[in-house]
Amino acid sequence: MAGETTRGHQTKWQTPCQQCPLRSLPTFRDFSAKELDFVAQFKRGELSVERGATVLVEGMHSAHLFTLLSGWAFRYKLLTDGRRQIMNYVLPGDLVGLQGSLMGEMDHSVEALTPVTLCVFERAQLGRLFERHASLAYDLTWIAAQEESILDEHLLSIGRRTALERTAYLLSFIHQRARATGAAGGRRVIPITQQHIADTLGLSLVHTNKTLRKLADRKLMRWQDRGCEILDADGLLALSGWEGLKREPRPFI
Amino acid sequence: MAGETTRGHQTKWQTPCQQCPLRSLPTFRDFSAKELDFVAQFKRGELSVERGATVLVEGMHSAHLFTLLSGWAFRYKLLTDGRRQIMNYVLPGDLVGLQGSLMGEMDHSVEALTPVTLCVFERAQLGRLFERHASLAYDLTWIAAQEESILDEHLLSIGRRTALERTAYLLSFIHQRARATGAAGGRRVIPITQQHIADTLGLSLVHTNKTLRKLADRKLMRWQDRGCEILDADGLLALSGWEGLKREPRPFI
DNA sequence: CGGATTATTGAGGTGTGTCAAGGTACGTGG
DNA sequence: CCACGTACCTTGACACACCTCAATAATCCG
Repeated sequence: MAGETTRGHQTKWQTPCQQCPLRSLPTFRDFSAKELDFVAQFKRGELSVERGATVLVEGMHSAHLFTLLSGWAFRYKLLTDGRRQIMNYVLPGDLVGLQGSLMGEMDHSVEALTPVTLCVFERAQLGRLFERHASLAYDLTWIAAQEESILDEHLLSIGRRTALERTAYLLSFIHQRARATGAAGGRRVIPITQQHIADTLGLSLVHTNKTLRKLADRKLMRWQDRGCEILDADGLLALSGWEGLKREPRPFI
Repeated sequence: MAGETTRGHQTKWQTPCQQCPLRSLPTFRDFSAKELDFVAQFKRGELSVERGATVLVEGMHSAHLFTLLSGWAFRYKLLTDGRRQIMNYVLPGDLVGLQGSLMGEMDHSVEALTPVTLCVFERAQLGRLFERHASLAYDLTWIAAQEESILDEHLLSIGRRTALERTAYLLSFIHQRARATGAAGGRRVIPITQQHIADTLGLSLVHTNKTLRKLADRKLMRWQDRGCEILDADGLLALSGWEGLKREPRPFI
């Protein structure tokens, strides 16, 4: 299993949970010793995939769930004719595949935006988690409710905000999330293409480009180095009419 | 407490969980005796509100969560200038207020579409649920993940489906949900206005009206008696390009 | 019966989509 | 190190899906 290469994925042991680099971030809450022990044995290994690789496919029946350890990814759905909707972005500390683990079948796909490392957990042990670790079970529910809350806000954006507001919202949102987890491994730039933004906001690529230009003209952001750099986070937030993310530490697994 | 009237709300005892009318529906899974006992004492009472009443308000800090026992409601968010986005509809058996219970503050509001009765649960007892009833905790997480899955599909609709597809999708979705829970207390008609549809789909009222006319011209539905009657569920489903709801029994609390 | 809400319809405007062409940057292989 | 291919970004012209405004009709409700 260690170091094995399977269909382009590389699996190998690396980070023991006790030294998980995410735990020390102020965004995440602490584990008790008991919780940490359980999570450590819950973790089955790590999975590394390259940029552009698909981690989970809609319709798939996966025996695992994951926490993203490093890199960026995104969740999306497709219509039969190829139209794509990106639902959300996956950053370090985010859980991947919970919906599929609970309901049997994935209802969306996940693709890596950068090289990505994921902690692999075994779905079959979820039952034990609920039986013996109520606090972690609570956290799982919290995480699911939090994702629901984010999707509510996205829905509000796509449904009722203008293209300019929407774009400002999305950039604010991603920027706040990235800042909390240490900004994508050092780069100051959000590693997405304009097509990703378009597919997140329900806009065409061309119109997205022209909308981004307006934001750039206002010195709120600029496009650079295959990604987006935020120049004026407050200005974007004000333009979007969004309240911003809560600052409290959040659970993760 | 019993029979008391508070700010237009009426609270009174009625249905003991042991005789809950929802449990016998094939959509819902069974409780074990132990689960049923817990839920029965978890339930604090019932809340009845009239059509148009607001059950929960965005920003509110509620000490309760609810399961909708009868009637219809909807979840929505507002922008400061009044633009409204409806996120989802709440039907019998649906949990209301979980997000607020977990995260402290409601991030959306809930309003009754018809006269509504809700079972009232005490937020403070959620901890005991997680500690002592792993199966119910699992169900809560399942419910949250299910809602997430629904929001994903809505996002896909608003973001990438045309007005006609979107409308067909929404009507199919509501129709399938209504059918599973016994069609809104007997009425064959979905008790919403065209403004609700518009605010769910991110369309204007006028365009919604014209889109509904196209569906009516194709004999897929008709507007009647302050609501929408589905004439050809399969036709709507095909037009929407949606896969439909899972048929398996689902948990509720 | 009158007021309020909801549905309907037409006219005209615009935000956003589509099509098309070209530019720029990057990665790869020679 | 250059040359080429590919992915991505940019811009303009034009079309249309959808929006706003406005007025009227239907329906419900007290």
